[in-house]
Amino acid sequence: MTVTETETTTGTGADTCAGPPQGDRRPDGADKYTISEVVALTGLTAHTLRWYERIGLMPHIDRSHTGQRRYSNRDLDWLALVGKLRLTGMPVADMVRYAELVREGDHTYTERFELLKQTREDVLSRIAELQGTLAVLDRKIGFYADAGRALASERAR
Amino acid sequence: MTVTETETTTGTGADTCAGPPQGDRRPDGADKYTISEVVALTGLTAHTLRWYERIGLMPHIDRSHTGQRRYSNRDLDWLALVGKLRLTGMPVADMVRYAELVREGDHTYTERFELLKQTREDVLSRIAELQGTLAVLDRKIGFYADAGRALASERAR
DNA sequence: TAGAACCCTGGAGTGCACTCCAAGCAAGCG
DNA sequence: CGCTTGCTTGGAGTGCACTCCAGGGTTCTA
Repeated sequence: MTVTETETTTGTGADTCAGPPQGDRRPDGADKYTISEVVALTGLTAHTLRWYERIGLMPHIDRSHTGQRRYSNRDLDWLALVGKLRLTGMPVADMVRYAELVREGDHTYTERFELLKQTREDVLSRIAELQGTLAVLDRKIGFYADAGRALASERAR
Repeated sequence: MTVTETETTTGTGADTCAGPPQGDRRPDGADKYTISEVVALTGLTAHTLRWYERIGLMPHIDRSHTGQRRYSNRDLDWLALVGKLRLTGMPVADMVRYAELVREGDHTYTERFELLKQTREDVLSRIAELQGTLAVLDRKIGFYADAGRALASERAR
């Protein structure tokens, strides 16, 4: 059996909870997107897409007969994952590491698994941090609201 | 009445949920910390503390008779808030803006209130984003776990 | 009172994640 | 055919948030 990143393609499993709508996908087999279409679909800039490729964060993208990039649905899936990981604050270098593991094939299975689990832990603690911050903000906002009411009743006198 | 940032000092209100222990505070009135003590208490570097001051993110810190910085409990409170805001991803420039509002006094009350409420909204949506990411990670981790079981049972055969 | 450890300043340097540029090829349209 | 728009490349530039340095003064401990 083969453990690759195909599970997110439209055939194998529903792409549950993929943030923004990001419909407008062409059916698999007819999935050839120019870079500007991917820009529209992902919100990234063309610069960034090319840069991702240069640093090894993207696999080598198909090219048209004249050398222009033609992205596939699978590439879009990968970009969606990268987008998710990016907003956890994961450094690009770590994502490149993960991409390398995927390229290297089956025998990196365990390492990928561990990396994902570690990332999951990181996300959980980030959420906890943010909830701590939320508590501080709420306390402060409550203070300002009280002060506001006091000022208002002062004015009313 | 005066709306300043005194509410977090030890006198006025319990400092609920201030992340790490950060005890080791001296009582108000005897609260004079050298920069290296603040480094130990906050985890920031001395460079960063001086830089915060230069860019206006800190009020002007008291100095000893020879010009060395002497931080107060209130300064530590402010740094704790800054730390919280920092890990929401708020840009330093925005925190400087907030610090300016505090320095400008009462008449910036409403603007500060709005800024805090906006920040609260930002934190909430960041948490939501992270939970979306968590769902993606869990799906992926589930996939890897299944693949792992499949591999294991293959080997068992 | 000597030496180590700490603190001061302005300004330069670093690492990250883009972001842009120039110069040139390619594709579609009137 | 000419024009506009889009895509290509390597390399340079940008903005942010630190991070460090040189060269000097200060404070603590033996």
